[in-house]
Amino acid sequence: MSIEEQPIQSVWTRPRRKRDQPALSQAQIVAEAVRLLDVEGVDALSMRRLGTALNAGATSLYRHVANRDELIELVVDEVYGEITVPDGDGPAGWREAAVVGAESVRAMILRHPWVASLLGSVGLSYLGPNVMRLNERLLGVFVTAGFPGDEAEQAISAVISYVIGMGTTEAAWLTTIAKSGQSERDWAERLRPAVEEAVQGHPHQREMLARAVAETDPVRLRDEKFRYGLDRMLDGLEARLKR
Amino acid sequence: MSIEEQPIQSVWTRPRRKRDQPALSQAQIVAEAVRLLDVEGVDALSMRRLGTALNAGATSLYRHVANRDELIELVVDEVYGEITVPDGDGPAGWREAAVVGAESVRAMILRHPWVASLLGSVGLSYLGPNVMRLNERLLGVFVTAGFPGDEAEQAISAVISYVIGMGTTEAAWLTTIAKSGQSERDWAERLRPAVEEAVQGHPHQREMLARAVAETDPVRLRDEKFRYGLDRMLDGLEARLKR
DNA sequence: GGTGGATGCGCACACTGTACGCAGAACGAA
DNA sequence: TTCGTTCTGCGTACAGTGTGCGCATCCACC
Repeated sequence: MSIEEQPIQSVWTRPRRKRDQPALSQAQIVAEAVRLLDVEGVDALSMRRLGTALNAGATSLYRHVANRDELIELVVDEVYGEITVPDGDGPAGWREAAVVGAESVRAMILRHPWVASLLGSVGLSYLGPNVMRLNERLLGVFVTAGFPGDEAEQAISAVISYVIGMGTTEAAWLTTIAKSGQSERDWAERLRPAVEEAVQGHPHQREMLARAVAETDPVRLRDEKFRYGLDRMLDGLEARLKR
Repeated sequence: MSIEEQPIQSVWTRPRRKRDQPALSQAQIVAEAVRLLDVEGVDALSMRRLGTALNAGATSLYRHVANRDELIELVVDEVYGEITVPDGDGPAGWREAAVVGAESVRAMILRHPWVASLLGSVGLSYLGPNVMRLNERLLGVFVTAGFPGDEAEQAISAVISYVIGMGTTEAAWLTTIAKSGQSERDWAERLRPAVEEAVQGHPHQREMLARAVAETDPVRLRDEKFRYGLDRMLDGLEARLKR
């Protein structure tokens, strides 16, 4: 070994005591996985890439995570932790709380569109601590609003299912756009010929397309669409509550 | 070449004219892919396995399908084709049609739980012929019900989003159960300790769990839960229609 | 100084999607 | 009949995947 290759002996170069600051931890791994997923998408998440992103070998991760499936469960619960729901005390406050909570869920999905493709395969996501916390909070809101215990759960499932369904569709759309590297409007423009061909023989959708072409702000359109369905669901729940 | 290895010359042994009946076709490939997905789940779908299931090499499939992603788009549209929606003519017939349609979608998802994990990644599924047909049909129902043209689309999205969201959750649950090889009840039983541990410190969910334990028929429970949210959504839409 | 447990890593295995180029069969034209 | 041309299927190959196994290293404690 030449003299240049010998490790420099100094307090500053000596490796840190590992027990104080282990090089890897489950929390770090999960956080880096989320970052990787956000930046590069769901296909880019491999144990090797995640390992090198953490300056570690791929198999080192297995000391902190049982396998890839478990990592994915952790990652899903992690982003659920970003959701906030207000208390919703006060009269009719439940509805405002539901709106804020629903939009918080949607915002999370749009920030992390890859969750949409994982929700259908992660079976026990509701056991994660963050999901438990979210559910408990929502149950509190709906119970104090006056929903009987067994119905509160159904009501929450209804709202959350709607949000997840709409979010899944939006996320799939946004993911394909992101892969193209274009803006949403440019992408829609480029897609137009194919769409116009597809709507041949479908008069209602042809008319819909004609209306859509006049619109120019796809983001506002999606916002309004989301809000419409949410309002209808909450109308239905409110009517039931006043029955 | 020994005499046993020589091909037997006869009308019956002579290979069929290939142009009349190509050994592989896109429709056959897609149908077999659906079968494979139903039986073995989404992880089992690889080009090689699909090829051998069709008595063909893996790369032969690429003559009829551009790549794996395209195959998945085709497969998703294929199962959308199983959905039926009644006409819904007559007074208030739209609501009955919506219920039947929604339950048809849910049944499809429960028959093919793997779609749930694909819906979040297939961006342009709505361009598929079967999805177009379904949308057109639904639009017809809602427009004749009295929804103005631009609102009909939002209303349909609302209902379908709810169904997809609930279906996704159910499918994820059923997929994990299927992987365990147990019945839904046995699985829930085996999961109970973990759930009881998880609900510590979450009083509402603890109470919910206590109620759930008394119940014995998980299938009926899921059916009712689905129907509850669907009814609330349709209530909200109906109120809007009568406004 | 010794011991025991935790941690990271290199290797290996079976498997994946798919690009490439070849072989044979069917067809239209000469 | 014979010659391209086109279509179809396949074998090989390459880069990349999840992960089981065993080794080397380090820390805390006796």
